[in-house]
Amino acid sequence: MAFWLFKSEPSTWGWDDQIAKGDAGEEWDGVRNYQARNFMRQMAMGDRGFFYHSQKEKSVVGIVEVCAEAHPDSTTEDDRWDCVDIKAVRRFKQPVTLDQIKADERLAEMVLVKNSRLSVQPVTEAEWQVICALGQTEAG
DNA sequence: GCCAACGTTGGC
DNA sequence: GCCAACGTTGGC
Repeated sequence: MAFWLFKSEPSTWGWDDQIAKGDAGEEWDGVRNYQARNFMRQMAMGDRGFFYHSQKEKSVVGIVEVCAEAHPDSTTEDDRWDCVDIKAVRRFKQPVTLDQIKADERLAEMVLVKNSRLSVQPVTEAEWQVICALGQTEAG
């Protein structure tokens, strides 16, 4: 199983919207970046991801699970763009802020720190464990 | 609200 | 195939 991070502006699509979709999940559509798309193509059913709120909040707020592998993005006719579906798994007891992540030397190599603009990113298992611990939330 | 960083587009 | 111009993102 692999680990990922999905970034969204909460005003466009936030954690509460994701929760509202329940176990049916929702397309992670609208990605128009090849790197991000390629990561989504690598995802498998059951992979876990962090849900990150960009802009004002700048925090990891919860855990999601990939519930459909890459398929054409329904929001465009352009067949270059694929996306996966994700569903909410659990909310962090304590959101983990970008400041916390930057302050933690164990997280210094995170893509979130190194390439803040990439909206879908891989996360290592070590980073996964650290952030779940900071979020006071079970990693599994 | 600004600006730096980065990705994409299009002209050559 | 290169590179300048442009648009977008996201942190500050």
